[in-house]
Amino acid sequence: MEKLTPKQQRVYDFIRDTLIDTGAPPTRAEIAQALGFASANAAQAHLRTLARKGAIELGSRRSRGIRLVNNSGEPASVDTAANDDTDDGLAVIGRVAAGEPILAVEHIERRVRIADDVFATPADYLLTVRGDSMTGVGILDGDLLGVKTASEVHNGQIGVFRLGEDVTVKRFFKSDTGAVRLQAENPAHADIQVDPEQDELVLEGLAVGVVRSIH
Amino acid sequence: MEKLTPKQQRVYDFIRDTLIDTGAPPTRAEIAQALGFASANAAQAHLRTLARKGAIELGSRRSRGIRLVNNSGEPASVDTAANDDTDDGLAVIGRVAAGEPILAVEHIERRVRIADDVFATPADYLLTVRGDSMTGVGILDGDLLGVKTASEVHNGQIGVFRLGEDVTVKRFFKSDTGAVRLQAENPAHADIQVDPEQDELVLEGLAVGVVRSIH
DNA sequence: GCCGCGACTGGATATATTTACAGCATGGAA
DNA sequence: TTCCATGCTGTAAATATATCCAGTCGCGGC
Repeated sequence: MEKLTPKQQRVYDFIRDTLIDTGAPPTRAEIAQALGFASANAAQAHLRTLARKGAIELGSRRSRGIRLVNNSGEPASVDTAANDDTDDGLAVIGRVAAGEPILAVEHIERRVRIADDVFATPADYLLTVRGDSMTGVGILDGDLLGVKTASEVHNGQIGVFRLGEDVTVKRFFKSDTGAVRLQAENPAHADIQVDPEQDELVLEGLAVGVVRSIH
Repeated sequence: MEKLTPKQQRVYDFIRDTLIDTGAPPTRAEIAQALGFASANAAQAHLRTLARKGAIELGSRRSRGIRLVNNSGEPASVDTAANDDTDDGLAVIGRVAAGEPILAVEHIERRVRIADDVFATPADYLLTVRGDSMTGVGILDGDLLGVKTASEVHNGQIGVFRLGEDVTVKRFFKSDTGAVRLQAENPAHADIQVDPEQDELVLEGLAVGVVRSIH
């Protein structure tokens, strides 16, 4: 994907935030208003550029026909403040493979009303965990994982990572040599060794909580 | 959530599928076409019904303004006697002294705002888990356990039991002979054998959910 | 029978939304 | 200097959408 300019990144981030907040992509007018443009056409121009660069896909003559193409090179968490509407709870935005990494599509499945103060660190959204690689720390298949977007992760923290096409939950470790190890918390699963120079590793966020419904 | 008719369920499913396929909810016309209606108004009527039943939320005059709410199934309970005061969240119960009712006001440590529909079965209160006897099923020391008061427990269900002076979380099994076994989900812990004739075993409630904050 | 509810058809209308066209300004590259 | 990408304003037209109104049909309860 071609690199985005700061302005274009803000447009992209707003689309993402709107998806999470409202369940649907924004219109040109909504983008213009949010970014302070007087004309919706400014937003239209940005969208064309984003589409040309491969960051999004546009549906022709389709209202709110904007799709995020996976793999935002940057963690995009510059202005998480955009996420503060709170009143309706958290969006469940997809599935995370916590085992053999499975393809994760970014979309909103539903919303769950969990207040900001339930987790020590407020979550920005929830992901449905798939797989059993983190059962050792009580994160089971089907659990909802509270995720807070972040731009950095410290040794030993549990984070949500994107490795190429896959999204996975693992415990993060980085050695002095720069090698990264994504550690599973289940003896049946091997750790994942990553060379940040070679592999495309993106931090999607930090795990801040778990919610499970017992049937 | 009120129960949906088969037709209504098909509409709901289509909304979900469209969300997954295109990244945005469908329009009335798209719903009508997909389900074979000649008029978009048929879809509109269905949407109104779904909204009334709480399955979705509709945005006014907003294109594709459809949000899935939470399909976790069961209607909110009617008899939430334990939920005495304000709907300001669930009470977190701390240490319970021997012989005292678990729901006594003095045991309430704080309140956590978790909506009724977060767990498939709404919880009446939250209990702070002590010990690691249930780590095998992802219930860890320090977790908040959602508990629903109940008068009976079936084989295999996880419940909160009072055994004399102690309150414990275990999986329940009753044999044909009437002997009760409270099973730990951790190899390091032995099961507890109970003779209901002899021992004082009280069911405080059923485990309906888990909430954990990751630091 | 009468009524409410679930499931529709058909048509009309007010908005919402996309998109094209015409410009303007800036800054870097050829 | 000219060309081109970025980043905008403003207006207008063409569509896409939501929503209202007026009916129809069948079914189960009162």
